[in-house]
Amino acid sequence: MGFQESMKALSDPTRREILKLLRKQKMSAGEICAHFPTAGATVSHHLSILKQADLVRCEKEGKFIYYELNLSVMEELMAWFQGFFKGGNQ
Amino acid sequence: MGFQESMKALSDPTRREILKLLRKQKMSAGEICAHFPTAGATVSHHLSILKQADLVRCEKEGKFIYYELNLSVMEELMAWFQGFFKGGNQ
DNA sequence: ACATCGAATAGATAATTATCTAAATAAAAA
DNA sequence: TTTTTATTTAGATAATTATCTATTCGATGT
Repeated sequence: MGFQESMKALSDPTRREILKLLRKQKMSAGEICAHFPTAGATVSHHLSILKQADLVRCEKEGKFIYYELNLSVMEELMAWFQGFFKGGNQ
Repeated sequence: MGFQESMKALSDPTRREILKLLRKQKMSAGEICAHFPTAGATVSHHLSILKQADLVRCEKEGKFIYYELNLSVMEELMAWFQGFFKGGNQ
């Protein structure tokens, strides 16, 4: 269920925006929240979906929880597109 | 709404499978349906979503409606991923 | 120990989605 | 012209999703 989960995760614009934010640096949940108009709990929910899809990883640092991008899953997704054009995918 | 619509369309496994079928050749709605266990109306619904997202085009030929892949939108999607890695997107 | 701060979880709700059956349309065949 | 075939559309339902507020959890600071 990995690929399907990742595609579903990417199909939401807020979640794509979160991933874009994380390209530059890792950020705490609060910093991420600050970029969106929605309630903190909502962003937290999006983060948990990204985490389940393994698109992000998180680590606790004292009071904060930092999220960072997991590029390797993004690469897998891109590989699917490349395979699509090559006719490769199973 | 083009990009978002396309991503949403791609987030469903049946629809991705339809696109893969269409890589080889254009196919009638009925032929496409034959590859899935779901009701014809359901597949027709998926086709209409793909069409709205401009991922496929269709043309009537007598009794049949043929669907074909629109590669250029797939290319746009792949470009998004490439841009993601380059840090380029908007 | 208690209050505070950052973040997640619980529970509820409204919107969206995938699916079904049945009915409508449109072209072809009889 | 009536019937059959290919496909879509309508209407209904169940499942999933995005969102909210309120509560809980965990760590820090007083």
